[in-house]
Amino acid sequence: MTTDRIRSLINRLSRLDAGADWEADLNPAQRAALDYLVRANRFSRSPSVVADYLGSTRGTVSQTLKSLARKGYVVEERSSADRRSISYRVTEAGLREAARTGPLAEALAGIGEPDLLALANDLEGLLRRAVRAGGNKPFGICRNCLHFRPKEEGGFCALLSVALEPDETHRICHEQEPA
Amino acid sequence: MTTDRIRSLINRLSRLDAGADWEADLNPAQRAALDYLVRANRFSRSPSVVADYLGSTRGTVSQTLKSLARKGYVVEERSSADRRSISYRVTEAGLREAARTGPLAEALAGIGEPDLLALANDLEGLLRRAVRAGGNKPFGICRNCLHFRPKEEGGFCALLSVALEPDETHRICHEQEPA
DNA sequence: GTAAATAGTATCGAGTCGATATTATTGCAA
DNA sequence: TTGCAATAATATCGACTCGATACTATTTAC
Repeated sequence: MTTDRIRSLINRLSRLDAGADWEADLNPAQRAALDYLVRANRFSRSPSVVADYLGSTRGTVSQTLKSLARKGYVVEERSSADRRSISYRVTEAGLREAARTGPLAEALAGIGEPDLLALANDLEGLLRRAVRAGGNKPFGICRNCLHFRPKEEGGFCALLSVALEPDETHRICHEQEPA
Repeated sequence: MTTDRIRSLINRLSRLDAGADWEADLNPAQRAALDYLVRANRFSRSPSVVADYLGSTRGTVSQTLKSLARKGYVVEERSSADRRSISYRVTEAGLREAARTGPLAEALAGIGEPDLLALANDLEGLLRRAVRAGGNKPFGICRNCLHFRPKEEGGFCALLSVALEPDETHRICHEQEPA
């Protein structure tokens, strides 16, 4: 069956790529969390949200983020508004670590941009379907959201009623609903 | 960058799919090993080879296979030719367990066969590149190997000098070299 | 016939993971 | 306003992965 083949290919690719993580002092879960934090906006960097994104649990992610913090790749930032919640900010060292590449990145580097874009779109469609099938949240880009209102350079979130920096509108948001 | 996007997509898809493993009593590593064993030929089901395939180590895989054996999904078969080596055979229960599907399989089920084939081929090309970049062995299908000689229903392996059952020629071999 | 290579395992420490329980804090309703 | 349920994060438990290292059998090479 072709579906089995694809499942197996995706898992093997991901597993090969994970091999490179260990060479840094990250394990795959830590790497995945760090990658997410780099791309998430300021409303989406708490343990609960990361757990949701990774399909894991708050308990596990809490530990993972604490170990990233011990290594100096992220720092805790407690909110003054809601003192239960914590937001993790990626440090300079964390950004450097996240930028490391493995065999998968090298393989992708050898492919032309048109093919790359086509593949990205196919995978994105597949992800959308898988997210629906699994009942997960979409976690899309702020700018592609139902509640996004463009405004000069940046934008405005009609759900949270906050102004958005230009940079922020390209980040992942846990509240995102595809437009 | 599109390459980052693809890396992230592949990892997230694989992570979403892994969520379904826990619902069975398998973790992702056990699932990956079981999936491999189902598709591997009789020369390729030892701990060392599985470790090679998964990009892991003999020690880890040894434990993983032992835990699959405890759960009754595989059985040890010691070779009489080389008494150091062990081959793991998947049981009926193991086959049933391996056939379980997750959100990724559901998502794939909703896509037409032509698109599926195109995606499978793209991913296969990517895997080939990643394997080269990472210095891993290709682990291809017996039938597509340099040493494969078709013969009536089945075939013959010119490397190992053995006759191959028809079924065997479609399985993964650790000695495979693309023709 | 000894030495080196090979196949598999045991063990260690750090960490993931699901499950469960616990502590703070916030929000709502009577 | 008090009281209680919901929420955010964490602690803890047991099974397991993972890299690293050390160890045992067995085979192969010189």
